[in-house]
Amino acid sequence: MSTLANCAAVLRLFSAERRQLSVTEAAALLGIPKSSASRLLKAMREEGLLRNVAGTPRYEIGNLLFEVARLHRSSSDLIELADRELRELTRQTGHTGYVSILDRADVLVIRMHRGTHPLQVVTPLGARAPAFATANGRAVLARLTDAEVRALHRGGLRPPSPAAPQDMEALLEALATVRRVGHCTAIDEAIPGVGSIAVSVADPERHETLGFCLSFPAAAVPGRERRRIRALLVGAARRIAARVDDPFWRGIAPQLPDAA
Amino acid sequence: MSTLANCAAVLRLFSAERRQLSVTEAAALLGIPKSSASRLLKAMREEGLLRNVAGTPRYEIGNLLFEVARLHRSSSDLIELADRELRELTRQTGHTGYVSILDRADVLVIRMHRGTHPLQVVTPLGARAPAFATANGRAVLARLTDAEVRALHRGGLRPPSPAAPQDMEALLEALATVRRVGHCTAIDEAIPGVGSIAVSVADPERHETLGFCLSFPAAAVPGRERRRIRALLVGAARRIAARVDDPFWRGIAPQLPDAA
DNA sequence: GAATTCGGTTGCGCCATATGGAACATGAGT
DNA sequence: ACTCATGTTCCATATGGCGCAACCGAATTC
Repeated sequence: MSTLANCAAVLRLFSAERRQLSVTEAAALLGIPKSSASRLLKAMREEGLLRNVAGTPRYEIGNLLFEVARLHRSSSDLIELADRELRELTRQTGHTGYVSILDRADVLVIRMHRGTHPLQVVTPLGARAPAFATANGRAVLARLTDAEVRALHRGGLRPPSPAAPQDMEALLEALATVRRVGHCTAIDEAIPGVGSIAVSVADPERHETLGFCLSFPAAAVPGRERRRIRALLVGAARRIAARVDDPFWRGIAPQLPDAA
Repeated sequence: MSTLANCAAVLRLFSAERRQLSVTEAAALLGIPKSSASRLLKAMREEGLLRNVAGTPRYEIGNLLFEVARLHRSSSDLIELADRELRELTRQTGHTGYVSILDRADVLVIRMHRGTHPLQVVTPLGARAPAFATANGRAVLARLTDAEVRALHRGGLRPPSPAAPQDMEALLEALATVRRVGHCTAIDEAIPGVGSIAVSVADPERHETLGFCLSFPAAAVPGRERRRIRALLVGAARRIAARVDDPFWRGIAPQLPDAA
């Protein structure tokens, strides 16, 4: 296992639920000896990738990462277009909206607009989830060929819930539907009780694809409201697609209002 | 040179002015052969630390860093207290305010409040600068002993301008003044034409120190306005210090209005 | 169209880095 | 004083990473 692979593995141990890490925890979670973990964490601290929690031997994310992450290109014309449309959709519906990009087999939240609805779903920026089990994820996976989708999931799927696609065939079938109708709905998949409806857009010139969605408590949003959300998202996607000359949306027939 | 040191060196090549990097550029900037640079960047991409700019062989900051940087503890009770006071100072004066922390011999901006003044200085979040040549930096360095300050600058100072401290003795003298009066002014130091006035606060229980400042175009802010800014900052620092039981401020006599 | 230049990649031998077991150090709890 | 958990260091060993040389493909120049 290379040093960089170890380093990345350490960074991936951190999460919203685990903002600190001890040497012993790192050794256990990575399955390596404590001496290896101790040296690795110490070396990462020396380079600014980690720092010690003040007054303790525990480790947390270092300043270098805070600094260079600002330079991550989480802004582009496409992202700004999606962000602007999403902000307006959030205003109109009250539901929280997210812009996500594909990262290997996951989607990563890069923009978020809080809704105004009293009951809402909140996923933080930087959060990742298996793409196949989210609306945004499937919206973006639909932009790939079946072969590319299979290649991303060589290790197979691990469905987080019965509502998510249970195997590759089910996933590919779901993606075929997304390609046909242009939007994607996920209910009770990555997060129980949560529904999302998503669309995707791509800038072919810059080889850039993203998904954006509105999320809501599944039980609180009836079918009529879901159709409204879907229509708003599709409308937004079409406007963006026209701007960036995204051929995907030209191939999607306008839906009749009751089409599921 | 260790792999992690090389990795960090690559990450440090990125900046607001250099958001992309080619193999050849990396080799030249790091002084290593192109084969080494090629393999290093490729390995970092494979771990998510970097990614390729779509459609090119060039590299940019990877998604993993965007993701884990969210977990950087750039929020704490102390930071929130400083942030709140700073927001109010920004509102009252119109000048841009920054909260920074020390990172080795640099300061790193972790919070920023844009002013409303038509002419203003803007430094992005995550930006770093040599602590000894900034107001925030010296405010925080003043919390260290002279020995600790010397240890941070073993390689000597490289003053960015004639207005900055030119050597260690000048720096230590400037820090002695900060310890005596509690605030620090820097004019034309890190950035020509820019002035800043800063104070620091520390939470002794959590071993945490930060500086916060207001920045302004030096030529546009007369002495009377500077004294007002200073008084506001000192007042804010004293309120925070009272909250977190910071003994530093108890040792600083209240200043007469004309004290420099 | 051929030659040259540039950016990036690969093969391969070598060695400096990284590893992990064992022993040790430190602090907390009893 | 003893036990236990956490973290560190020593040391022998393994190998990941390095850098030279050669190569590849695309773009540029003549």
